[in-house]
Amino acid sequence: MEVRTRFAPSPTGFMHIGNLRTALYAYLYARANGGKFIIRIEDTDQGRYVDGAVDVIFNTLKQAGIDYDEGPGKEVGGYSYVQSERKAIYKKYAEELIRRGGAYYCFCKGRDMTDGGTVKYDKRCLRLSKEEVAERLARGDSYVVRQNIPDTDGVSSYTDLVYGEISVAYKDMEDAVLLKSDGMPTYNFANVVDDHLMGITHVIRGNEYLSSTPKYNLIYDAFGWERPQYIHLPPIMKDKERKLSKRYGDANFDDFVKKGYLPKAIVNYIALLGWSPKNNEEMMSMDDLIRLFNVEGVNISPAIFDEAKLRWLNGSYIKNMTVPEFVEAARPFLDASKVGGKYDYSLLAPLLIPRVEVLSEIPDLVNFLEEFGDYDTSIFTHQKMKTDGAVALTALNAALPAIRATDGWDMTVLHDTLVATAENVGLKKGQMLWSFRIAITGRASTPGGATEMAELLGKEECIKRMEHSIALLTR
RNA sequence: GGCCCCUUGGUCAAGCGGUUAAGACAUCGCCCUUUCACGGCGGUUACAUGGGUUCGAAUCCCGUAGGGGUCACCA
Repeated sequence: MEVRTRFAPSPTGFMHIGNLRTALYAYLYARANGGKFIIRIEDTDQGRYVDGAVDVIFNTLKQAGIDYDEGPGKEVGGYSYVQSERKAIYKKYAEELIRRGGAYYCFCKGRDMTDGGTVKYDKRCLRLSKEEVAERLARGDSYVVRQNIPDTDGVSSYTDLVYGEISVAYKDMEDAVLLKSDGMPTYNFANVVDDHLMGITHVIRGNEYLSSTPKYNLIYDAFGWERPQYIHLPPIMKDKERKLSKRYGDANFDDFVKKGYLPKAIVNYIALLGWSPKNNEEMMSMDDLIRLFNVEGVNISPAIFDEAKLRWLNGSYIKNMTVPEFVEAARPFLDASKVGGKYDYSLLAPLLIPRVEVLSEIPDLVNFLEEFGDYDTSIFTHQKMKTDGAVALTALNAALPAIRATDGWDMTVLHDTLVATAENVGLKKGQMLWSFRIAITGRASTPGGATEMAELLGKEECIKRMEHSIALLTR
């Protein structure tokens, strides 16, 4: 039988990392088994609808490299994949479920329907006579449809593919509302009906549904439908006790992209949060993930999101980029920096590639190219290099005329010139290069060595900066 | 509180009755080196806890503690 999985988000805002991971696993499971991946929009709560939220979902999936076989825009089944457009279907099935004894009409209002101190609904409307129900319906009384949980000692169990056997006693379940008074189904009902109608074979979702799944299974049973397999996923945590959620604002896919994380790295990282491949590989493309994904590798306990590791992974992806690839990815960040448009980005790229972990670090790394003024001359002092202000001054005074006299301007020429000058004034090569580099950049650390920086800046700018530095040192 | 679930280093995570308890990130140290990085090498750090079962338990069972989830006309 063909595997069919689905991702069924409700359009209530942004796509956060936890949702994305659920989508990813559902997608991988389908692809790994040669099945179909379906997208369904769960917008039955009219009060929570957020404009544009559906676009966010699709944009995110697209960026993440997750494609789908059926869903909005790909109505293969000949029906809508948006729940609000399926209202009539749920009503029809709710009525059938009532006929089958799996549900009943309830006319109770709000909280007064509860029995004294107990929170659990007391099934009082189940005891209404057929006539009375018909009469109230005919009268147009507002109603909901409730699931009829057996009033016996039984238990409902199922075997989750990652958590194993889960059992919940009937007495611990409540007659949940299946159809709301506005005619919309609740998740409890819409999910079961849609998953069945859409032929979903494996339900993959967060483990907050672990203990309510037996209830859903009872609905499948009442309809005489085959129950799907379940794959519940542990949550992704912000820390030991807090779940990563959009409420904390920092868990949205878009935010990570804006910060300079590559979608591929994000996908790779979240694939690893809650799952690991047999061979323990860490850097995996989508194709690798599809090839390696298996339920056995899915973890059972919560995973804390570790941005440090994401950074490392992102850096690894950057290191694997070619210069053109890097320039393309880094362009927005380069454009936004002080060097924006003023340098040949492909000259900057080789310097940046091994040094950047997150693209947003780029401006800080390159701004000195356009930014130069007074700086703290104590940075000339370096123990290992045996330099200080005095050494630097000697070095620079000797280097300035030599630099002025250079014929040609490339790293080799610069290197030879500086080394020869150092020898002339009795300085070590390192003393010269360290002093020179700081003099032309005003920084203790730079994304490249002295000659690389000089080549980038050009002769004139170098001379200007050397003069300025000499002035600073003699001040 | 009832019910369901979880518990290997700071973090991710191998392990599925017998291992010197992998690997990765982070961290620390060394090497390389014209700075910073990259890279290379090495170190520190873990089976929540108490009982069983067993010749033998991180692995199986029970309790305890801690944590999460759920108990909506939200999903």
